[in-house]
Amino acid sequence: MNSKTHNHLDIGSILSEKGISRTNFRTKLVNYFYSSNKSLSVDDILKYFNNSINKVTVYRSLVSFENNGLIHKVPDTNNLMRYSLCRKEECSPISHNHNHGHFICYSCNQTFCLEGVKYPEIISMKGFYVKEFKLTAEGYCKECYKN
Amino acid sequence: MNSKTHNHLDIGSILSEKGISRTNFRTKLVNYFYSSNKSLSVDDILKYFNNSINKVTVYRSLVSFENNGLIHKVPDTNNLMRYSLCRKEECSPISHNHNHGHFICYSCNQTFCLEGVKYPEIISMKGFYVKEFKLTAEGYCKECYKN
DNA sequence: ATAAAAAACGCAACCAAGTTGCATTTATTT
DNA sequence: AAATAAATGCAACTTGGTTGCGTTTTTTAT
Repeated sequence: MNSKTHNHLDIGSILSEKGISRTNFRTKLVNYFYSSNKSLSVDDILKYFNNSINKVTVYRSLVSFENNGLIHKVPDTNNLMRYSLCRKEECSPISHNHNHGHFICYSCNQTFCLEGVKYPEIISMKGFYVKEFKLTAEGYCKECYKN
Repeated sequence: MNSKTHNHLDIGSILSEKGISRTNFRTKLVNYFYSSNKSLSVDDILKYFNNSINKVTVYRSLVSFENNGLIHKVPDTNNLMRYSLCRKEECSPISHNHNHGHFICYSCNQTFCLEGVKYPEIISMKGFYVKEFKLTAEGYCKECYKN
């Protein structure tokens, strides 16, 4: 373990490390991402902060987090902005690597990363210059299926 | 060829066959779908009719067409409503069968059906009750790549 | 062919999600 | 600690789509 490079993983310093301004709200927001460990929509965030924070601030914070490789967009059936933490050193400010499908639950609207489901090889795509794949499955997650 | 069941494929009668009211506008709209032979957004349609038609009418017509198995939604990178004709007896009012991926061009925003790209088998989805798959590829189509 | 019923249309108003400009406050840099 | 840069909040705006309702057109039943 290198004690210099990546030892202090306390959440507060993550912002500074990524080059994001360490404001009161942003610190709490990154904390929320780490503690909830699920994808978050703007609405989730506004509710969590009891609407004490302006939605513009939320939007701008999310864009900043995304640009600095801290979070990434995940698909959502309702076409709203939804973000997940970037994990496993997959992402950087330069490029996000999310080469896996997503599952969206109709009931709880949660988005799950399907790490096991990789994209198909680029086949029978003649005539198309493919830049990006998106694979999403929709249905009910284990938790919601019970009820 | 059975002359009774499906002979008169003139576009005008398609609406009646599907149980959709045969109004002036709807006849022109289904004609536009058949003649352009590509996916259409609400904006495409409004422009085609030089904004002489009310957008509400467009939205309601599209919903009606969809409910009667004439057209189906296709994905769009800009998250707007976009529709394609249902072809090859794939669709009915009861169920739409579009078990294939789609390609969306960044440049012309056109959505293409990738008939050759079927969805992966339901694998490694443990804990998820999958109802629907969506596979989209994005990039540049042949036409736009040239320029 | 026509009257009654049903569906489509257009308008205006509305809604939700997200964006922009600008003045103020808070962080960061030096 | 002062200068600079970035974040915040407010209000106003934009885009894409929806709803209610009175009027017109289409369909159905006679």
